[in-house]
Order: sequence, then structure tokens, then C-alpha cells
Amino acid sequence: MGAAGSMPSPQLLEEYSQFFRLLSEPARLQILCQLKQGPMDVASLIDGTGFSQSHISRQLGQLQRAGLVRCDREGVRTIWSADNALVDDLCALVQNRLRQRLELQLQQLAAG
Amino acid sequence: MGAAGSMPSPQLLEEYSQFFRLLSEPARLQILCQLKQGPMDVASLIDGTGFSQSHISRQLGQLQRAGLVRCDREGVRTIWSADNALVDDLCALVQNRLRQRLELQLQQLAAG
DNA sequence: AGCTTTTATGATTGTATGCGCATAACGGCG
DNA sequence: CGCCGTTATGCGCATACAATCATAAAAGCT
Repeated sequence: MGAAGSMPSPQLLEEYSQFFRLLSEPARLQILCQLKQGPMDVASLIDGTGFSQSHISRQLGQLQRAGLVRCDREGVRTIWSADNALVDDLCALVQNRLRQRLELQLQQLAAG
Repeated sequence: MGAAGSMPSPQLLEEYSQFFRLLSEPARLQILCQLKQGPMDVASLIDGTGFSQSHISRQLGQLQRAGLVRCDREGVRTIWSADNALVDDLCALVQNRLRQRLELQLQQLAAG
């Protein structure tokens, strides 16, 4: 029992996929990781990631619309921050999976 | 303490993003959901989703390479199955987030 | 062997989007 | 006001990939 739940609606699937799509770009994940060190402005993100200013600005916009980052204006600078237990949790689950896969490959290599 | 961990390596970020990219397509999520009803062949997936045969075959290939589905040949048919506590957990976390966002919007609407 | 059914794959097209350049908009300071 | 520093945005290019059609490969049947 329990395996055959009802299908999620197409709208919900669409929202899931849109969220996962946000995390499907290394640049955005990298920005989120940088921001875990603490709030910082765009210049610091440029230093930390090597991306262009316009690119970072766009990615921040996308992350902001999803509520994954927020910003406070501090004079002329915009200080961005992200507190993401959610992204951490998601990544931890995926990391666990990656680890399991590698361990399985190791076993198969040893057994074959 | 605890907020400023070390940055994940670019390779790890790449693997995270590749995994999330798999889930960033409604078609693949839909296939995974269909398979939660139990193992089935491609014809059943076509019936359940409305996608073309070749499209479904390709998506299954991607999901298989990631270890999210597997198949047993049963005569001329290929029976696909997926047991994914992982995807369920990921979707549950995201759903929780979506709910929180909507509740926040509701509060802001009521307060504004 | 040929024939049929089921699945996988090569080729193609269309669309989305990452990424940077240039520039506009915003905000502070002389 | 003009000037400068910071961030957002219009534009173009290149690439990735979803989606389809047509076809090949695999497996059973007569």
C-alpha cells in the first residue's frame, strides 16, 4: 500500500519543475553557496564566482522571484542574502544519492 | 557558527545541477509519477502521459542513467519501474516551500 | 527465413536560455 | 546640476535540449 497515490496536477508538476530548473544551473548554485558565507554585494559575488556583472544580476533576479534570496539596499549597493535551509536539504539528499551510486559502482567493480 | 562552510567543488556543483536538471522537465516528473503506480511498459506510459513513443524512450534513458528508473525485459516489452523515495522527498520539500510562499502572500494580502 | 510488435536511436527543427557587451537607470556626493 | 559608482536591462550570439519523424535494432511468432 501507499505506492499508488493520486497523480499531481499538471500545474503542480510545472511548479516543481520550475523550481528544480532554478537549481539546475551551476552558476545559480554557486551564487547560493557564496551567499551562505553571509550577505554581500554584487561586486563580492563577481570576485567569488568570476561571472560578469550582468549575468550575476540576472541570476539574482531569478532567485529572488523564487524567494531564495533577498536584498537590502545599503546606499548605492545592494546587499544580497540567502538563508536556505531548503537548498541545503535538497543538496544533502542528492549528495546522499550520489554517494550511494558511487558505492554501488565500487561494489560492482569489486564483485565483477 | 555553521553558516560559512567550505565551498563545494565545481565538479560537485555540476553534479547537483545535472541531477536537478533531470527533475526540471515536467515530462520526466510525470513519467516518474506514472511509474509510482507500479511497473509498466512504454505503451502504458504513452497512454498515461500522451507523449510520443520516442520522447518517452529518451526520457526513460536519461532517468535510467541517473538510476531513477530501471527496466526488466519481459518478452518483447520493457517493463520500467521506479522506486523513488528520493524524488518524493525532494518534491515534498519543494511543496512545503511553495505552500509557505502562498501563505505568506495571503498574509501580505490580508495585512495590506 | 519473413513478418509483426515493441523499443531505441539518427537527423532535424524550434525554442529557451546562458553569457557577455553596451547602455540605461538609480543613488550618492562634489 | 554634473560626475561617478553600482545595479538592471536591451541586444545579440552560441549552445543545449525538448520534441517529432523516420528508421533501425531486438525479440517473439508462423
